[in-house]
Amino acid sequence: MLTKAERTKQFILETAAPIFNQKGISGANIDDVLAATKLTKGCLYGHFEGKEDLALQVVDFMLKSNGEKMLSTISKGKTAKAKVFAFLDFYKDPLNTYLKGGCPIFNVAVESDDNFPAIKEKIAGVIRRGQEIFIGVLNQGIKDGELSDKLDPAVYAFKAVAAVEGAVVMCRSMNTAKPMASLLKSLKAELESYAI
Amino acid sequence: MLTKAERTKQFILETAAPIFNQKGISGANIDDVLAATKLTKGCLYGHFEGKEDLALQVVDFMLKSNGEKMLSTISKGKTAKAKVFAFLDFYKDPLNTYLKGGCPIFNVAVESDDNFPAIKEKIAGVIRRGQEIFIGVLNQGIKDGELSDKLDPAVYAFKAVAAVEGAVVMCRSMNTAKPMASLLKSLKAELESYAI
DNA sequence: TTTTAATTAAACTTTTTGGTATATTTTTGT
DNA sequence: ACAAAAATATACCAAAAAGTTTAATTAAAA
Repeated sequence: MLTKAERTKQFILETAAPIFNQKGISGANIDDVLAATKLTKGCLYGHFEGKEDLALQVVDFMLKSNGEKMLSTISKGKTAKAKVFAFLDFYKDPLNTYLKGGCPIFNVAVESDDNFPAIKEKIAGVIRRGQEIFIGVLNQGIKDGELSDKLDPAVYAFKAVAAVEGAVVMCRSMNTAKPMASLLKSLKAELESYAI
Repeated sequence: MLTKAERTKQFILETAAPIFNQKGISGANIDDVLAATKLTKGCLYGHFEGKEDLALQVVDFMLKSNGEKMLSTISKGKTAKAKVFAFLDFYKDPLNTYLKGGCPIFNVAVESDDNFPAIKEKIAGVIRRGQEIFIGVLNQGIKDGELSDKLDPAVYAFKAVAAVEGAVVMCRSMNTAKPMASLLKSLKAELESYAI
């Protein structure tokens, strides 16, 4: 069982995550977190060295949660095609993301780009590992004779992720999930065209 | 000819744009702008009411510049296919965008999402108008017998923009332009498959 | 049931940031 | 050349935000 301190720290991270995801690292402030957690400064500073430390651990927490959710989602698919479809469907409701404020990977990627090199590197790693997994799934599909070897796994993996992530931002801005639905259909059809 | 005041204001907007594009609206501060322009507070506050006003006008400036650049780029293409290819090639060097810090539309879209409703609406308008133009180009191509009517203009337009914008963020984070090159190839091939 | 760890409450300091005021100097348009 | 406009220099103010401190209190593990 977790100690009280560990539970409190976890609670802070969980509560701060949507705040940082929505307001960004620069836009979020300690008082927001204190108000949301109803904890006191003394308590918060007992668990984190300062805002920078908190921001870093919140980012880690968001990336970890996201990764776990993603993995469990695609692992529900048995075939390569099913795994990819499950991945795509993960994005079907961009206005109502499981973590408030859209995809944390992308939000943090945009903000960290020119401002937080350490965090930027972390994001780059997450994207790279995600691509590797995606490519691995497609390669397995080809090996299993499920997909044609005319499919270029690296190209499709990058295209799918870029499109779907870009679509989240566009849909959220325009406040409509409609274009996402047809994008997912199109990406599925594109993969389907390589099915054997 | 522009008056001195107008030129100064323009100069401030031009100088502030990359700062806001890189650091974000929340991350950028007045002193950054003063240091970059080497102007004094008195001067800056003579041209703008405050940070909010400055941020808003900087965003307008970035969107206007971007729109003009985009339009002049695609207008160089004569056929629908050439216009779309010109659009896609606009994104071929994501690490070195004409405005430092990546695509301002996307950067502002992400930050404004949960924080600046007025700016968010502006971005939504820009995206919508961009889609309309893109769809118009494709429809013209179909009408001219250049493209098959099996192509769904709305679907391709959204997919292309989402993919290319998502790719900018991913490439910048990973610090490589390589995946963008193959994405552009893939998107071009996809359009090409509807060519008559 | 202690005693150790965690949390609160509240006051306080420092830093950053946005914004103001004004007298002076420099430009500029006519 | 001159009046008006623009920009500077400098000092200052206020608010927000980050971070510190400490004594008192509460909760949890041994």
